[in-house]
Amino acid sequence: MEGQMALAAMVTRRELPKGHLLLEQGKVCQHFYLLEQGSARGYYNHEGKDVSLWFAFEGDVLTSLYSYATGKPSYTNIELLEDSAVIGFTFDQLNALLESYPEFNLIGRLLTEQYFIELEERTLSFQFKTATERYHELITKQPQILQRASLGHIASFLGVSQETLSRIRAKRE
Amino acid sequence: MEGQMALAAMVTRRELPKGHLLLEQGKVCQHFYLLEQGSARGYYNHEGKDVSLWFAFEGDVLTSLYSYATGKPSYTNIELLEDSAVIGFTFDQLNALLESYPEFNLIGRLLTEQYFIELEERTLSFQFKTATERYHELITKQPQILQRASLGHIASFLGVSQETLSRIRAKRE
DNA sequence: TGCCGATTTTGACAAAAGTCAAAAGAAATC
DNA sequence: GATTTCTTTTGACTTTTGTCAAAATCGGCA
Repeated sequence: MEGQMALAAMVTRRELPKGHLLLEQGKVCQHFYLLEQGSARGYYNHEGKDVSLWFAFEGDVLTSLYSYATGKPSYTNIELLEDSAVIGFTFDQLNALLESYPEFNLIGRLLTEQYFIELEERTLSFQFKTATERYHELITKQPQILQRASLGHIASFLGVSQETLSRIRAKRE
Repeated sequence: MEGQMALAAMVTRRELPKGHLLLEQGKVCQHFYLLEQGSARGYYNHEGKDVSLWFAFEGDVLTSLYSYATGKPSYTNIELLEDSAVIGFTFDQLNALLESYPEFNLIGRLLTEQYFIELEERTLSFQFKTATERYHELITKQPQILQRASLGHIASFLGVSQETLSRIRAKRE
């Protein structure tokens, strides 16, 4: 009960416009956000090119686990793809909570495990599937992305050029 | 102190030959192993082809985090690349330990975070680096793998055919 | 409605990587 | 030390994907 009160007191809710950057590359991430309404993506700037790393929708968590775990500057940007509402709290608040209520480490562990498993599947598909197979997998598993993100974003997410994705799509939907 | 005693009592040490499978695809993983001496790799069987997922050396942990977290059958095999010695304990023992001593969840969380970060870097390199770049990155960051694993294993780890890796290597070491 | 800017598609060509097959080189076994 | 087996390299060719450039399409918005 006390744990719940402590959590409720530190939470803030914000409504933010499409295009807003919740986190910028090179800065140390200080927040966890829960995406209440809208959509977002994480992306990396590689030699001037914009490479999407993940997409997030209602109910997903937005943060840089890397930056949180290491305390180093994030190499990802987090951008809102639509006008959105987020619920946020700071790492300092979270760490204080973890210290006072160590049982939250269990949640942290389970959440991280979940992230890991999803990423593992993604890595596997890069390792031995063609771009076409990855695209069709995406249609099946995460159709939201197709509807809510642009072709360019999706192409870089799949690791192919925009033109190639356009041709894959043209062949047979 | 009690925690240490509990841990010490459940640990077993085993010496196993090269080629031994610590975990087989399709079976539910039941163990954590610490690799004391030797080397190992995780691999996946994809349409008859053998795809390496990771390599491990002295001091590394061998397990299927996926199988542990979900309770589902593992899709990876774990194979010893050399005669090796491992220290092992079961998931049941670990879970009992986590229940009795919840502070171990902190270690679990940190370990998983570490895994995640390494995998994230690997995924990034698939997403926007060429095979040649990935190979040179491997030379720099994990030279052990080059020395202790076969070309075929390394090729599938990098996501290229064996012939392509051989040609990359021929160009300029 | 009509224009502007952004996104997506298409074409032509170049580069990267895969496949199949054979040869060369190492390593293990007798 | 010869033979067998496994690993690595090389060659010829095909397929996949990337790049650059131009055309087509889509979406707001004046």
